This record gives sequence, C-alpha cells and structure tokens, in this order.
Amino acid sequence: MPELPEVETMRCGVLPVVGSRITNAQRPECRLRPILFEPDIRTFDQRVRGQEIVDVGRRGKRVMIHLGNEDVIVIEPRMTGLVLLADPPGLEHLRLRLTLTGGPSKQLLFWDRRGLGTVRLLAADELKLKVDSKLGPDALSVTHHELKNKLKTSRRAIKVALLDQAVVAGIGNLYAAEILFLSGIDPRTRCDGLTGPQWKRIQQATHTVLQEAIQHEGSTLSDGTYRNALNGEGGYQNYHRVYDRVDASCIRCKKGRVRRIVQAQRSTFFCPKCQQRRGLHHTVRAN
DNA sequence: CATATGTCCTGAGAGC
DNA sequence: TGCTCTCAGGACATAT
Repeated sequence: MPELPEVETMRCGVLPVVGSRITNAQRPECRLRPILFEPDIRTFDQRVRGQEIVDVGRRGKRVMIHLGNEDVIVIEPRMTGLVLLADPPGLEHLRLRLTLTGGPSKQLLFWDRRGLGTVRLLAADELKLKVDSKLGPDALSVTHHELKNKLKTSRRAIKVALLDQAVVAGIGNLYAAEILFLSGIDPRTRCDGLTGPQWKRIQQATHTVLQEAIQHEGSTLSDGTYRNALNGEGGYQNYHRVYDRVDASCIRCKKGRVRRIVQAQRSTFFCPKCQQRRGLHHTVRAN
C-alpha cells in the first residue's frame, strides 16, 4: 500500500538519522526475509559498517539511504513494508536492523508483514541501471507536458497508465482514483483521447492530492498496516473522496453514488456524474 | 474463501 | 506478415 505520500512520510520520519553512523546491519530474529535482499547480509553488513548516513531521499515509492562511500540502500516497501525508527508492530516480521550511533536514534528498521518488499545495497553506478532507468519522473514534479508526451499515443485507460511507474513514479491504486476524481475525468478514458487541458488538470490534481496526503502523513487503511517512522497512523484515510467509498454519495455533486469497477484487475472508484466520459469511442471497456 | 495495497514475469491477443 | 502494445493471470506471503 505505501504509495508516494506514505513513502515520503517514512522518508521524513527517518531524516533525523542523517549524520548518524551505522554500527552494523543484521537480519534479526526471524528467518523470513524480503523477496529480494542483495547482496547477502554478510556482504551487506561489511559494506555498510562504519558508514555515515549522509542523506535520506525518495524515488517514486522507494526510500533511498545515501551513505558516505556513495553506496545507497534502496528500500522498496511494496505492499506492507515499513521503514521505522520506533520499535516495530511485532518482532516477528522484522527484516533488517541497522544499529546506529551518533544521532537521535539507535536503530533504523525495515519491517514487512507480508515480505514482498525489497532491500538492496547499490553502488552509485548501479543506481542508474537498476533504479533510474525503470522509473519515470517523480509524481510530485512531473509536468503536464511529460505526461502528455509519454501517453498521447497510448491506447490504455488513463487510470491504468497512471499506475505505470515507468510513466510517472509514485502513484498507486488509491491515489490514482483520488487524482482522477479531482480531475473530473472518467478513469476508463483512453490516453489517446485526452485533450491538452485534461492533461493539465491531471497534473494539477496529482500535485494537489499527493501534497494533501503528505500533510496528513499518508493513508492508514482498515488493515492498519501502514505506519509512519514513529509507528503512528496516517490521517488521510479520513479525506478520501472516492477510494473505498462504494455507494456513498459523491461529496462534490451529492447526487452521484461512488461506483466500483475493475481495471487491470484492480478496483477503481469514481463518481459517474462528476467523471463523465466525452464519447464512447474514447473509452476503454472495463469489466 | 475472497480480498487487499505493489511489482515482475510470461503468454496470448489486438491493432497498426 | 511482423512488430509493438496491452492485458490477463500467476507468483510472491499474510491477515482479515
């Protein structure tokens, strides 16, 4: 679930450890591990030991921990991963512990209940190949020209295209629905049928929704998994306009009822009245 | 037992 | 026909 706002909240939460030094890296207690952990923990530990954390950044839905030797720890939480300074929800699913010294926190943790998340230690020259080349511009800074140019010939539905991290990095299922609601655009609209002003509205709505969500520290859904770095809940779930609100009356027009459809095997929520399609021929069929 | 948030992979089918 | 684009489905692991 962590999408851009949740990952950005994690990033800000661990920012205070910039300037700390890593004493060691361990894969604690549990034998469970992330789907991908590279290199092996022994090599990982050797390479990070004694290194200073010089910055904590973010690329799309990944947290980037930059070390003094220019190596970067790239953490991808995927469905249930958390980057924490506080003690985790349970020790059972703790996947990585960095012991720290010389700063406000004595640890930086990666906790992941489902274990689909990944942790990689990459040298500077590997970053371009393994991270940058797979991601489009960050959703917070993407321009409407970039969106339009990448998608104007695409036959995909706009909702599906917004989830493509190679197009724009950071948007997931929840925020795609919120963004298109704010844009007033039917999620089934084909990209090649969108007009210039519509691309601009999508870009503006993307910025607005993501910034709002960051201010509220992301969305903690009913499963309660997502937490900020101090193990607190996000607050944006109370401000969702359409996500997970099937049959509720639309907050804008008050008349339409929020509808749920399935696109690319994921739920899409929208208001059929506020998000009118212009013509059938510009729409991608959804089941 | 179906469902949920993200990504990667494969294979089939659509369309230029 | 041939190439490219797109989507369906499975895999990953777990709790409601």
